[in-house]
Amino acid sequence: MGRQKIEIKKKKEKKSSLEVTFSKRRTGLFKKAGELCVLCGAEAAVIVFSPGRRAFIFGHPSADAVIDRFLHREINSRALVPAGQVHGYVQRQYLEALGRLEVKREQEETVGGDGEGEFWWDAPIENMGLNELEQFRGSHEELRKKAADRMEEMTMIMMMESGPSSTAMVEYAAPPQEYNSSGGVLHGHDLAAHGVPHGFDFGFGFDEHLF
Amino acid sequence: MGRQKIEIKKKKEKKSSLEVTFSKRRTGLFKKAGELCVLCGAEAAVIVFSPGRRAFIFGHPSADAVIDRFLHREINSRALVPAGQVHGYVQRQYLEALGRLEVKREQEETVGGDGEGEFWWDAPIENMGLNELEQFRGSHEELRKKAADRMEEMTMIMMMESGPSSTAMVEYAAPPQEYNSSGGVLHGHDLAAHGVPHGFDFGFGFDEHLF
DNA sequence: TATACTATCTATAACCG
DNA sequence: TCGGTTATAGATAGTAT
Repeated sequence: MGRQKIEIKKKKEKKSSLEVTFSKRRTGLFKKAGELCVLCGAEAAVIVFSPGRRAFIFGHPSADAVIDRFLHREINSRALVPAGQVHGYVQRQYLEALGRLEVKREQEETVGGDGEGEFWWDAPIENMGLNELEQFRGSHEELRKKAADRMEEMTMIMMMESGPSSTAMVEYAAPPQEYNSSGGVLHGHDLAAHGVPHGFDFGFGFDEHLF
Repeated sequence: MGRQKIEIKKKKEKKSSLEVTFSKRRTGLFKKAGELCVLCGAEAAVIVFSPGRRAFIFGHPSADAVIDRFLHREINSRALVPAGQVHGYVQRQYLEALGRLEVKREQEETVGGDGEGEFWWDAPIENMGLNELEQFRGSHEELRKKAADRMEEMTMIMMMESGPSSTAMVEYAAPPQEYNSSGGVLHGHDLAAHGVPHGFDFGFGFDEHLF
């Protein structure tokens, strides 16, 4: 794609071009996910962590809904299959924490509705800088126009960029406006505030100083 | 893309072409996600539910790891911001269930290692029909070849198709081999068995009889 | 660091088997 | 339902801003 065919084999060498590539490809990935959802009536969530620390989330009808559905499927599946069905530590942890607590289901349908007028892009955008959201709106402008007429199953497409997490809480010294450059839309109420530094860095990062 | 420009505006009209489109685009989406990870050193997870009931998962270094990181980031973020930072019900539920239990972190690094020889594609594939895995292998064949030499940060790319979940457990009547056509690879141990029907259907499905 | 511009490369819709 | 082929729409690497 582009002037030169590129080798998909390793992290790109130069930081600047890596950043540009990451940004472009992440946008493209989210666009593809959105198209898959709208075109095929699917539900999808995409979670992307940049090489540094930032999280970019896409979800339809919402990342939460899809992740929740996934986790519950796995948990319930496991419950039905006592032996040899241990999932990864996420589900294990979740299951252990959950104990035998019955999962409440009534909170699922709060997003429902009949479609029209309930898309996130029609929701009032309040005090959000929302670089990412704006970017998404732009990249999905055509899709938005065409989609507005008939998508009975669509409830909401959510996308957010989580602010950078500090390795402990030490990177608090970073300029606040950098943290405020992101936000999210979810069910009409606030997501985690991005005006504050996040806690843990779980150590998955490769190059802690990229981005 | 293709012979005709397609309108991204609604679920496609014909069931057969919808299925084909879904399958192709899902494959493409996963491929894009994998390229983003390998090329940029990112971590990503993609969860896709078909219009029917099936879940398709992609993750690098694993879906679990990425989802876990995401959930913990949000939870920790929330913990740091007592007011007005309520996240969606997934995190809320997770947090409530977790209570004040300290999250154990030592289980994170079980996937670590130095890369070479630990990719999922090098892991022995046992008794899995694995339509999807095979499909992924195929679509990633070139990437695999090129990637094998130098990806120090790569640990594992995981992809699976979760078996169809029954609305309650009623669709057990479906032919068993259909359930067995999927499987997964994760940390070397089994994922949820796909030879058995899954439990809950969370009611997000649009057309319960598609696919 | 994001966006704009193209030349190229890639994904895929419509077919076909 | 799959997988393969072809023509075309779409994504994007390199570049400049």
